[in-house]
Amino acid sequence: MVKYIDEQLDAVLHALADPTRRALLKQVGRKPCTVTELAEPFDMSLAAVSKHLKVLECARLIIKEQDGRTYWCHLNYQPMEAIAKLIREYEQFWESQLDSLEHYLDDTNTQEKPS
Amino acid sequence: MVKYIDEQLDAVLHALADPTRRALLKQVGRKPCTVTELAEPFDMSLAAVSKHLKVLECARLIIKEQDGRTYWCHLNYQPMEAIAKLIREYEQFWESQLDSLEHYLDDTNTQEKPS
DNA sequence: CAAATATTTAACTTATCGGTTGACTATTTG
DNA sequence: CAAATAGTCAACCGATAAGTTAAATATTTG
Repeated sequence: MVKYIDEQLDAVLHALADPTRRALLKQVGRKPCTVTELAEPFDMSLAAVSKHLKVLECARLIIKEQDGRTYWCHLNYQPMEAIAKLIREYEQFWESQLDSLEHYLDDTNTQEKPS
Repeated sequence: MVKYIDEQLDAVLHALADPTRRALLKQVGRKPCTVTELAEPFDMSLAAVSKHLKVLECARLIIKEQDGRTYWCHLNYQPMEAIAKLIREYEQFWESQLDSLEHYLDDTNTQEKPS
C-alpha cells in the first residue's frame, strides 16, 4: 500500500495542467492584475475565470489581495519549488539509468504518440 | 482569445498530478519494471495500474518495451524538460516582481489554505 | 494443444472538471 | 440612497477521470 501524502503537490500540478490557468499565471507574472483584467482576453465568462483563479489560489500559485471591491492577483513562485525539486529527483534516476536505455530511446523519442 | 497550443505539456502535467502515477514513475526510475511488478504495492486492480501506465505512456514519461507477454516500463526523462523550462519562465517573472510583493508574502506564505 | 500467465480492453459507476447562467454581496459613485 | 461596478456563489450540464469486474488477446509452458 502506498500513502497519499502530497496533496499540495497534487494541487499545484493539477492547477498547472490547464492551458487557461497557465496563461492566467503568465499574465499575473508580468504584473499584478485584477480579475476583470485577467478575464478580458478569454472567450469565457468572468465566473469561469474566477473559478480558474480559485484553483490557482488554492494551489497558492497566486495570492489575491483585496482593495475595495477589486482583487489584485499576484504570482507566488514558492509552490513551483516543490515541482522543481520533484523534477530533479527524476533527473537523478534518469542519469543513473541512461546507459541501460539510450540504445532504445535513440529510435523512439521522435515517434508519434502511442494510441 | 487565447489559443491552446501545448497539449503535450497538458498531458505531462496531468500525468504527474496524481500520487499513484508519481509513485509508479519513481519506481520505474529506480529500475525498469514489468506491469505486474509495478502493480504489486498498490491496493488497486492490475487493470487500474495498467490505465495509469497508459496515461504516463501517452505523456511519454514512460516507454513500454514488449518482451514476449511481458512489458518492461522505462522512465523517459525528456518530457520533464518542458516543465523545467516552464518553471524557469515563471521564476524570471517572479524575480522581476519580488520587490513589489515581498512585503505582502512575508505575512502570508505560512498561512493555511484559502477556502 | 490445453492450461497458465501477463496484460489490455470494454462496459459500467461514481466523482470531479470546466463551462454556463442567474442571483447574491460588497463597494463605489452620481 | 439608487445605480453601476467587481467579483463570488450556487445550481446545473456534458465531458472526462479513476476505479471496478469480466472478457479478450497474446504468449509461454507442460
